[in-house]
Amino acid sequence: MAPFISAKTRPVRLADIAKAAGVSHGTASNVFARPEIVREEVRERVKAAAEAMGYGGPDPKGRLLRAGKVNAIGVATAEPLSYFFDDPFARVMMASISQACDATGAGISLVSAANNEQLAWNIQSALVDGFIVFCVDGGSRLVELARERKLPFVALDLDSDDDDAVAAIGVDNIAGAGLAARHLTELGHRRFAVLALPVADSGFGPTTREQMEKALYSGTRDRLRGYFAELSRVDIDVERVPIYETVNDEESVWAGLDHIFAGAETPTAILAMSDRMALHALDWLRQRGITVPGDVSIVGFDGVPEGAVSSPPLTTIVQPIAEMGRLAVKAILENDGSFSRQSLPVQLVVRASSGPSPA
Amino acid sequence: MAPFISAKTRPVRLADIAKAAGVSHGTASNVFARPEIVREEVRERVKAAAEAMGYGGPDPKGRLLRAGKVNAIGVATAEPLSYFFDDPFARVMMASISQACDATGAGISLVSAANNEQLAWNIQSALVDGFIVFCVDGGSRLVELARERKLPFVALDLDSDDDDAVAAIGVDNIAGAGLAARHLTELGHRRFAVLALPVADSGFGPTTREQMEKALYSGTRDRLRGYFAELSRVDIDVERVPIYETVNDEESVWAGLDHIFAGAETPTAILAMSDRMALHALDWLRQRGITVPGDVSIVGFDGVPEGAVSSPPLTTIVQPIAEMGRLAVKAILENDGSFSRQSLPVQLVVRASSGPSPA
DNA sequence: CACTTTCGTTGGATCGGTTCAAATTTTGAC
DNA sequence: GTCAAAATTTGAACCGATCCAACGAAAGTG
Repeated sequence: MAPFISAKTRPVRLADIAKAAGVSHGTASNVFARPEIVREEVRERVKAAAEAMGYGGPDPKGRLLRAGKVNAIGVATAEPLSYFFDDPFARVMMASISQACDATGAGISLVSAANNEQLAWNIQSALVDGFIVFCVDGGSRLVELARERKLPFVALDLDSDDDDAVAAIGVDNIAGAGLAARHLTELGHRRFAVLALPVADSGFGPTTREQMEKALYSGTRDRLRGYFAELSRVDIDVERVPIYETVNDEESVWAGLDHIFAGAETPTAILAMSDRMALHALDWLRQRGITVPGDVSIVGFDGVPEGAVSSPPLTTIVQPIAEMGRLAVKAILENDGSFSRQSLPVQLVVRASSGPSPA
Repeated sequence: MAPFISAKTRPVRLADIAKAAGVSHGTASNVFARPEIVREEVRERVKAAAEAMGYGGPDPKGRLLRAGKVNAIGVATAEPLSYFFDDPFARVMMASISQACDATGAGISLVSAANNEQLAWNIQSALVDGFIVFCVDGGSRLVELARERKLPFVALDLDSDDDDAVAAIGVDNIAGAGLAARHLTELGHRRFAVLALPVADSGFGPTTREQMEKALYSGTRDRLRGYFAELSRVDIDVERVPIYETVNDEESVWAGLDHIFAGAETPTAILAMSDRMALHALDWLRQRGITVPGDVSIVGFDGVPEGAVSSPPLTTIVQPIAEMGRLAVKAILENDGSFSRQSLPVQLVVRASSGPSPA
């Protein structure tokens, strides 16, 4: 029999029903928070008053201030909010983060913003007990903002060059990239191309090794270092390996391949810094009638589930995404003030997108 | 030069830095909230004090109480949190909800819980300005809980039988299901089977029309009504159409098909109440060497993107998911206290999973 | 120089609860 | 019936900010 909710009426507060029931607000509070310590008769009276006045239970806004704990962790990214549901890597990561949160009863707040200014505000005003920061593009700014809140936070993906004072969980990108490159060189490939993750905010296009060293996000930088260290080891001239910076979407990957395959000496092996790019590349190659792995081999990075069911299934470097999510949540919730930087192992999973060099 | 965050030290408050800077707390507050009205010299002094004491800016917990608005909407489901990232329908819906939120600068809180008791608590204590309720399994309980909060809320997916006092956005499930069934009867199919969404909390297994009428979730009920109304219209004996209740996952769908195809009279047409089920069914059929649409036709429901790229691509009833998400967010944010029930049109999209009956 | 504006600052009230020591009532024991 | 122990209830303090009426000082006006 609740009356229609009116946007106008001042909401009823605990104090209102306390007065109506003729008890102190302390007792009224107990009725909701610890009903067992209130005498039954009083309890019923207060509950009846609450019901009669359309009281929706103690407002968490009030409780929060006293309790201090929100019981929710914030997940922040500089991408638009829909990134969490669109990007394969983010999705798998979020699924594992949410499992960990579910297990502990914590909620999840998604924090993001269309523009930079709003991002700052959203992080500053997020009601959370800590942040998990997705360090994709724009990572360092995010980390800075999160740190300013003086809340526990963990950066996802290690920034090898960054300040040691930030807790981070990531993988050894250099080693992983090395694994990918070595796999291909062992198959006899000598002509490579690299599809790179975003380096700057500047869009996409061909880039160079020097530019890459300035990448905002160290994962990008480290993966390139890993690739090139391995290629150099077998005397491939890395200065001649084309690198195309994408924004990790179909358009930019396709543009990259257009560019890479327009050259005289087309590659037989493509190193993609994400599975998402690799999967888009697979589509592009199929449309051009270029066979994989007959004409071109490709190795991704991340280990998203889509890679296992693509055609052909994707050879890739799998990150222990589930483990990373679990550890991140644990780091926030059991935060003891200590910083930790954990580097998890990656694994080369060979599927059908890589094969012997046609040469 | 921020010192190490210690979990022990009592966090500094605005009042602390006000004292340190020798100003009133009112002025200190202004330094952060409306810096332009504070004299520069004072402003700098306060900021310096804040910096020196490691103050992380005004705590949103405090601000919240005064401001009243959280600037975040809660999305609630009775499923585990990972549902938002695993389920194709949920993902598309969330992507559109997040776009709408991004546009207005609102955040998103994911609310869910492993068990029922915790669900209640999580909804009661969620810091949000309103709820969007995913009315899949357990919808009515969720709606009840959300309503008790006396916050604006919208149920996603219309419950045709439910109380009119709840705002809801959904599609005409009966009409949509009718479209699916008619498409198949027009192709000459006479032997049908139905893969149903969850009816009760009781797991999966074969079920009956009577059971379905008691479905917790009206979408399930209405889709069956739509199917059967259409089948009856062309004189198919719906009492003989097998219905298998699944929990919308691979295991239960496969078990359902095992059961359905174990019978003497196997169907030539399958009506799946979700694309997710239809896609799992496609896998099962492929593994058995049953061709689609040669031997069996199948029509899904929802219109998730995966359906467009499956093999074969899925004929389905597409819901205007993006539009629903946008409207839901709008209903929460522009809540004027009025209830509205909106029913959006669905569309039959014919792709390659349906063809003429082999008979 | 007295008088009004304007600008900046102050401190109390408020947001909506929880908590706890102290006060009060009830119960139990003798 | 008395008194200590146990069970309830009370009311003040607190959580961390924002808001606003009132006030003091500096600037402008006649």
